[in-house]
Amino acid sequence: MYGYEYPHPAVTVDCAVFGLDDGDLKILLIQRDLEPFAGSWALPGGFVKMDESLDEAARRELEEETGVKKIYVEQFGAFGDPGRDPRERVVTVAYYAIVNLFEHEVKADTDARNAAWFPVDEPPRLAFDHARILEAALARLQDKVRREPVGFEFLPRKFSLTQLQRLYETILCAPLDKRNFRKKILATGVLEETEDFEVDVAHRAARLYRFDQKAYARLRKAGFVFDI
Amino acid sequence: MYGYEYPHPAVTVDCAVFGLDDGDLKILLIQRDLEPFAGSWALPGGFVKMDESLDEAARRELEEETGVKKIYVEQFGAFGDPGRDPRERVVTVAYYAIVNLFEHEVKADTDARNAAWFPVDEPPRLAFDHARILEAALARLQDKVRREPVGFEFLPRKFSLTQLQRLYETILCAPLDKRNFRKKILATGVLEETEDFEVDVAHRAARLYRFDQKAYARLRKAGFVFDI
DNA sequence: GCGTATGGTGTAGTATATACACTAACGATG
DNA sequence: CATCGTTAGTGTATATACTACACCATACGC
Repeated sequence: MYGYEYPHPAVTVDCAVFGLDDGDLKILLIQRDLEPFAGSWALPGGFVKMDESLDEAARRELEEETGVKKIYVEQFGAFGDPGRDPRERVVTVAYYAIVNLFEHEVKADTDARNAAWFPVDEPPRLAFDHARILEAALARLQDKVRREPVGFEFLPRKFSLTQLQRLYETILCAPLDKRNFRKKILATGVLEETEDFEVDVAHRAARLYRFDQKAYARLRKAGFVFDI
Repeated sequence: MYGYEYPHPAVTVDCAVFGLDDGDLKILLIQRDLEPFAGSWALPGGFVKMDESLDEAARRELEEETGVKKIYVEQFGAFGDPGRDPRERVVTVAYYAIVNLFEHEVKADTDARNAAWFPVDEPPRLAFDHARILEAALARLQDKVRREPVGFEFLPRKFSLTQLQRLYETILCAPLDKRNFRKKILATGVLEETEDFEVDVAHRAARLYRFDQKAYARLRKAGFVFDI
């Protein structure tokens, strides 16, 4: 037992992990194994330990519950309305992450019966206030993807411009003009042309590009702002 | 005494309240009356009560400690590194607010010896990790002020275009062209011309404008994005 | 070799952003 | 009451960025 002079809320972290499956934006959910909401789907997350930072807690819970590890997570808000958890007052710090869905095999683990990807636009009914958190995460993702070159996280290291365009179209829910998109994205200078091409396609193979992290770091220092 | 099976961090809220004093952007600080950091300056804030939301806690603490009330606050992040408070593990949810400095008389109250405005670019040494929180708040304010018409909160209800321009120049730390600024801000359609002019000035009196909230609501519904 | 499917390219027109300088109006001063 | 100092208020030309749009190239399967 741990005692305090004043009541303390519990503090948790929750992660909205987005992945791209062809033309569908998906969200990684776990099926809860414990009460409350046992059997319901929820964002992966859990209690923050006393000796770890919030970011560390987010990464740990994500790995424990879904097997997804070594990814970048970004905090986007805290949710703490009284009553959002039936057990006790819980304040949750919410994170989002972007992964290449095919590079992360998900597996249920601690506290979870199951882990799976769902389309963001038709998720199952979610536990707690996770529907609201997911909504906020999605809004934040759309903002982020336009202003910083993070979309590449969804794709394999080498990708075609068409893949990249589909990605933006999917996340922003808007069609983009092929020629204008290519002009714009190449003009930013953050893409490096490789000598590789698509293979095993029943049409002309597309050239593959990769994100040039060093070039982006240089540009950013010079005051450049990514904006698609 | 309140007991829990697992240890719980304390949860606090902290507020970075910005005000504009002529050409200086200022931050509202309190001088702590209690340990730890008694005598140090800090962002106003305090513990979240069990029956109030995070937003409510922020507004309550602000009023209790500084007398500033009825203002809009916006959450911008949670800070919870172990060790940021010497007493116990404390996770703080941070808010920022924008006020017209002349309309809010500040007075020290509960837990504070004193409350005062400081220039954001040369604040005193701050308690806890509040310097880092202030830095994050400032970055957020700069982002916000460009993308949403919140700058008006700094000014009296009726203001001149020059006042508004100075405001943007101060917050963005960049000079703006007078004619282009006026064209751009008027073109947004969120300003309403009044029949009033400056008084008691030793030069031609400037026309006063006011923020047209209804017009902005209409425009936003139509997909308009404010962008200065 | 022909059909099918995607890759890859350029230009003209329009809208937006920038740079820039003078007259108007008011109070203060002598 | 003439002059000075100070800020208000205005327009245009140029450069830059955005938009819309159509055709040939190349790979594979049959």
